[in-house]
Amino acid sequence: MRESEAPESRPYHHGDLRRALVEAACRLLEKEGAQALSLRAVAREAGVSPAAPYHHFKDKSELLDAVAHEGWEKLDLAFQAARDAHTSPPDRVRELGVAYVCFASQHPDLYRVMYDCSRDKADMPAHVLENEESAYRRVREVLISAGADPSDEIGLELATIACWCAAHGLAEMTSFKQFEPLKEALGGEEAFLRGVLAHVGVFAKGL
Amino acid sequence: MRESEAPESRPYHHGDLRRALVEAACRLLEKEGAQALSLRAVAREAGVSPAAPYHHFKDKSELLDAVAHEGWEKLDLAFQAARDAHTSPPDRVRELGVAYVCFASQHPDLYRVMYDCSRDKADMPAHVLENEESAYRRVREVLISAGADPSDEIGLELATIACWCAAHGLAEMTSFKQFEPLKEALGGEEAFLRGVLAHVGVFAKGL
DNA sequence: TGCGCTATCTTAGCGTTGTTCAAATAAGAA
DNA sequence: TTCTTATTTGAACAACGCTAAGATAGCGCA
Repeated sequence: MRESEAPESRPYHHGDLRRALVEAACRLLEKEGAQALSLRAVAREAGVSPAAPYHHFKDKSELLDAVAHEGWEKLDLAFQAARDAHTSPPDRVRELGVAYVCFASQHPDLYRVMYDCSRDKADMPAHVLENEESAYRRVREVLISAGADPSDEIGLELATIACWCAAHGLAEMTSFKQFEPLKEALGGEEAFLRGVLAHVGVFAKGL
Repeated sequence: MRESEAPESRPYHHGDLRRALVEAACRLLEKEGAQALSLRAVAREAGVSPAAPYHHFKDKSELLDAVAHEGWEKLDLAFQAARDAHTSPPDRVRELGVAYVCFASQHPDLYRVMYDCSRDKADMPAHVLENEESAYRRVREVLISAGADPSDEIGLELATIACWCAAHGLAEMTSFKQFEPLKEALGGEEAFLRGVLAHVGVFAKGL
């Protein structure tokens, strides 16, 4: 007989170890940073042996993929909030960019895992770039509603990619020490981010 | 007495092991990629014991810093060439960006080491951002000669950073598989890069 | 010349990592 | 119950970054 409802009511050895591992990894990521995220440390944090994760993930990289997936979903929430908070299409373009870079600035280690996963495979997660409801498509749609010519498919694609590249570059560079005086002069990081994005065509004028 | 001029005339045990290690690291980087760049592998490639590098570099990261330094100097050469190949200021702005991203595309593993070093310390190498002859200053100068208002210091700074961010983002994303159809439609990677950069304000119109 | 000093390099070893494999364990089906 | 399967463990391997102690080679100075 089971010992009368363990706190988390684990029907199996651990319940859902896969989920527990991803959560432990996220916890570690916030507490200790990205360079402390070893497979063994994650197993330790989840209270399980070093070999246990291999029954749920083929690789360390596959666990990181799952963490990254979690990250993209959180980013998607921020995206939705930014879009819903503004009605004017040009505002929406700008605020989408700001939301993106702010997310990266607030979760630097998570963002690093997210992009390192993509970079290693030269491949973005399908639901980010390809889906109908993907973040990429969302940017594209907002660009159209802000005045971009929907019949110029190639131009539209290039503009969307330019958006994304500028946001990603800024996301990785905004923490550089050299920019701190400028941030202070502008009254905070967000003003700095807005200032930089304003010099990227698509963010500046919606086309 | 010395044994009559050994091939490389090594006055000491190895001659200049520091330099030899950096060169071995660069060789490994091209042959095996960035994830194969362990300290022990570098020592092996240089024909020396695993502990030898520690007399020339405090850390593994300090060796990588030296490799990155080498990379920034190579990039600087490409920058100079791009600037000297064009006379019209707007052309120069554009070609600087293209040269930057092309360099990253041609030496992806080196570029990765270069940026990972900066990212880990949230700090760009001094000679890249701060010096008078730095790449950053070079972009700034070209922006001014292309029509940017030199009295608007903050605006100029923001525009330069926007340049840099877009170039960096594109450099890291240009290898993504999802962009391949678009590259083909445009007739090659360079056309793709130019197309994307054309949607970044500073690259597009020099301001 | 010979002696010591110091920088350089090696050998050996520690603790950690990613990964594999055989054995142990528990859940569900018969 | 017993069999089967999914899950977890424990032990081990190779490779890693790094350290400490000893060997070696070049240099200055008597």
